[in-house]
Amino acid sequence: MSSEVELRREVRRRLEALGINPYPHSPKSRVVPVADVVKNPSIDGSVAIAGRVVGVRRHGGLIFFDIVDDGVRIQCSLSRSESRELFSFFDEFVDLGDFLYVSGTLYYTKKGELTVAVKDLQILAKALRSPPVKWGHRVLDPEVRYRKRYLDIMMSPQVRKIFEIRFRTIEEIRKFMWGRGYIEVETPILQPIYGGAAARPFKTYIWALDTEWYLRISLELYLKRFIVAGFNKVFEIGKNFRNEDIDVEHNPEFTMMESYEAYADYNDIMRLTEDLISTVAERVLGTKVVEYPVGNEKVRIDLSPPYRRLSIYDAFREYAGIDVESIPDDKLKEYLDRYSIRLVGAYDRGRAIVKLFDRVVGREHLLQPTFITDFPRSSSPLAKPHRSRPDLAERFELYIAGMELANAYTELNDPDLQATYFREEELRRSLGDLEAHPFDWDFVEALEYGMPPTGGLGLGIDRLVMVFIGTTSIKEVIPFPMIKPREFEEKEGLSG
RNA sequence: GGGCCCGUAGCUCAGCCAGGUAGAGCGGCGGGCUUUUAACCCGUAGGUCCCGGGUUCAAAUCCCGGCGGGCCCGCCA
Repeated sequence: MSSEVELRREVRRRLEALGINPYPHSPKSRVVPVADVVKNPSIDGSVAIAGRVVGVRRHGGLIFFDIVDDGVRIQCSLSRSESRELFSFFDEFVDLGDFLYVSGTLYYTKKGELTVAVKDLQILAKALRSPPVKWGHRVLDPEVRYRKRYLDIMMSPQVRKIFEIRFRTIEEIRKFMWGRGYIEVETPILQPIYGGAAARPFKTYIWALDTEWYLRISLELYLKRFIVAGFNKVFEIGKNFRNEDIDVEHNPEFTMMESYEAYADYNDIMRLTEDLISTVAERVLGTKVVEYPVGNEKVRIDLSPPYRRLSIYDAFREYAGIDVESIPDDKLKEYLDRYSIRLVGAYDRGRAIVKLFDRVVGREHLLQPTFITDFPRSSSPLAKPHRSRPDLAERFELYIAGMELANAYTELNDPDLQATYFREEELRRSLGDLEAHPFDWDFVEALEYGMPPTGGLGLGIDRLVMVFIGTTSIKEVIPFPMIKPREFEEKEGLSG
């Protein structure tokens, strides 16, 4: 068989026959990052670098080739008249995709490009497959991009940039929270009872305990236990797992930052949230103004605080012309019918209002950062009732670019009320609501020991990055998004 | 869960409507070329046309079923 992989295995065998290891343990001498060389080129000085060969241009007695090291490209040249031996070694044994050690001297070509005149080279890792596209050109098939994301990132600086922004964002969130005196903590991913959100969980099995457990759907309940324990400011950045559909805004595992602060309420958390997002945007992107695609247009979104605060009832009045606060239940049910919204289980006014909100207040009204505040109490079993409106909860959701980015409360710390709300949730579950919150006795007991007044925040990191880079697909910002596995085919090249 | 679209060489795609020997560019391989950079020029190899069934003398093409992917809608407080 004369496939590329077989041809390259043959090259590998010829190398080995010459006593050359195609996978040496380290470069023959210390190398410096290409980024440093490019940033600070000392012409006529010698350099030793390493990287992947991503382009070769042969001109008879002269070869130009490009290597990429940690995302940075540099051109190298090899001339037959300089070294016949090196030249023919490269010609015979080096292929696109190989990792090379290169040492030589820097110069500028006629066209003014910084180039390494190669004086020595070593194969650091032989590639058996060549890259699917030329470097700098995007892999186009979305299936290949998501299944083999390493190729997508390897060949496309724009894609690499997305993930640099993602991970810089996480870094800057940490720095911001540390700077505010928060301690970063860890809580269990495997839990005997899930909670903290309305969602269906993933089940798993703990062999050692012979028990069915769950993957967490939020970080909330364990972080509040830290507040009970006496830590005043805690946060965690981690994966949540929700057994829901996969679409452009949802991946079954996604990254959240949650924070809890004693003696704060949801007003404090609104200020924290807008400070956090605007500061991180400035540090990562160098600007607080981003562009987001809406239809065929790009909309400028200004992340500078303060963000608009709009109660859910005012949002109804302003954007849907509905005075949902004062309409009777039968009228509200008419609206549900009109928008064909079905409530699972018994009718509940608060939940009906929240469902209706998602439908009637269009995304176009929630492009600029907006805190939607004061949700109906019955839709928020972990939030504290509003200080002046018992039918409402002290809760807000932050919308940017039409997406829900954050959810926060003044936390409920009354253990008896929490138990009451959990009982309501259990009732909902018995009526068929698979997303109703399970009763967590251990959490209620923790509250019985006393939790100070607390403000909490949950921030969707993936969606924040979507806003930062201006994409409508969560798959663009998740390195390895969930995709159905392919049946493994024993193909030539994998079997060895 | 419903709808629309896509699956052909390593990559990007044409061919399908109207059935008749499977194509192009890039990449690979061979050759040429000493300042190119998506290098260029000449030559050449390369296919489970996603899988299974059906119709037909004949299927990449038409029909049915399946698999995988994308987008839209529903669901996701």
